[in-house]
Amino acid sequence: MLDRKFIIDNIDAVKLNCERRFVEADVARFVTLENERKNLQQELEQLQAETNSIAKQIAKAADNNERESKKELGRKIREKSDSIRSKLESLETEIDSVQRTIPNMTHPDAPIGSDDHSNKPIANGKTSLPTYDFKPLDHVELGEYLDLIDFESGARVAGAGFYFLKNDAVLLELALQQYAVEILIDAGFTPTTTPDLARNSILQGTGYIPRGNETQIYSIDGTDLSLVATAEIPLGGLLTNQTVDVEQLPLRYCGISHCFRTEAGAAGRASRGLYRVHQFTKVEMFAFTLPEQSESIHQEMLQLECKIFDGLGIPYQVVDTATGDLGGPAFRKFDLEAWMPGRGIKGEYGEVTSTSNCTDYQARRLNARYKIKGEKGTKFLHTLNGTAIAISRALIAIMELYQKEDKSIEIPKALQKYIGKEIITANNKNK
RNA sequence: GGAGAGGUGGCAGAGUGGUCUAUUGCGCGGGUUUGCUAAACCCGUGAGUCUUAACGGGCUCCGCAGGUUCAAAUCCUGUCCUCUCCGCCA
Repeated sequence: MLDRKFIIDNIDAVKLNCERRFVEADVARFVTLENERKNLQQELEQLQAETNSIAKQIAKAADNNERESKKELGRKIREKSDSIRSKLESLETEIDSVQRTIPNMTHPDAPIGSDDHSNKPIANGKTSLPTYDFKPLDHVELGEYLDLIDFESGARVAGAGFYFLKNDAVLLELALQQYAVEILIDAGFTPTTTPDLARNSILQGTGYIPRGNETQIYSIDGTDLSLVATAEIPLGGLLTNQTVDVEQLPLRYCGISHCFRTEAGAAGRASRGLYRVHQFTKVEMFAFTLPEQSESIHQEMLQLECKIFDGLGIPYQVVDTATGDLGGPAFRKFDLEAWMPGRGIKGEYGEVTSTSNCTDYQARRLNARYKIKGEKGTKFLHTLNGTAIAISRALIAIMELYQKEDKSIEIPKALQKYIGKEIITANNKNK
């Protein structure tokens, strides 16, 4: 979330930012409520000062009469404070809910527009788009023919949107993880496997809202835990309520987790096969940085995503995400869209990664700070996240791009050493 | 899952309702003394927030959240975490 003082001091800029991001947030109401809160807070603190002073006087009171009369006075003050306190509490709840709707400020270079149609392509990958002298199939057909993905059984076990990966698809998943993690370790990331569940307070800190009407989040009944939608959630939680020394920064982590998404309201959209599923495995990058480091680390994450997809021989375009398509915490976001020959009528780009610079927006809610030695006070960190590889969507791209006329699938060179073969064919199942 | 013990500043570790401001030590910063270093001694040493031009001052924070009280690190309730033992288990 944004700093309250910042909002008060920059009302017009914050309002304009909301307009550009096509977010309806009642900034004016926030300002009114916050000013009211400040007044009440000061009133309360004054009463607390009186309370403290009376308590001391009672301790030193000369006789019982004095003591009793001061006690009476103290009781009256407590009544007053209690009523102010309860007003403050409800005010605080309301302010928080308004404040939560105000998105992060936006990078000045981000393209302005209401949705993903305004996203601006800014670069292309090293691999050029493929041509086929046969009609390419989509990954669902290929997966069925080669017995790599079983959607029917997934639906029987857990419902639509779940699936079993089988045979070489499993080896591909493992290989992709290994491949991505090795690149990230080389780049200085600390590898982790994260909890797949997190407390709701951590979800909220990272900007995810459990139990809302259109929530993406699965919650566990009878607990305050939810299934994570991305390793960004547990990795962000890593430093919740922590203060780190400035010398340790930047901190780069990568996390392997399962990701769970309800995809509420997503029915009917182009989401065949593995493209939009309730569960998938993902290797995620995450960084805690100094404010002046975040832009360059954002570029670093983007370059790593490019390296990973170039290395797999997957053609893609990089897009600079438009204001209206940014998530609330993101200051700027780049997506990689891979070419998927089986998507749409004659192939389409489909989002495979996304990297966001959240500046201090997440850190403020997570209360993740840094301290400069010798200086007074602490400041909020910047946080960034980026997909290294989301297995389900990477599989779509690989299966569809590397298919041959006989429906076999070549394994990308970079993955062959993990799998121990070069091609997936129908008569070559792992039984 | 059951029983017990515990969570206090950068660290160690006192404090079981008020009597000075959370004792003290270590560490850290500054200073005095001093060929240099060390030792010794002296002073200072957390975070958040409000207020002030500044100096300063107010409030909050003893895992977290509530409660009792004029007053809570201290008493009560809940909760999280750590340790020990038992049970179960890949």
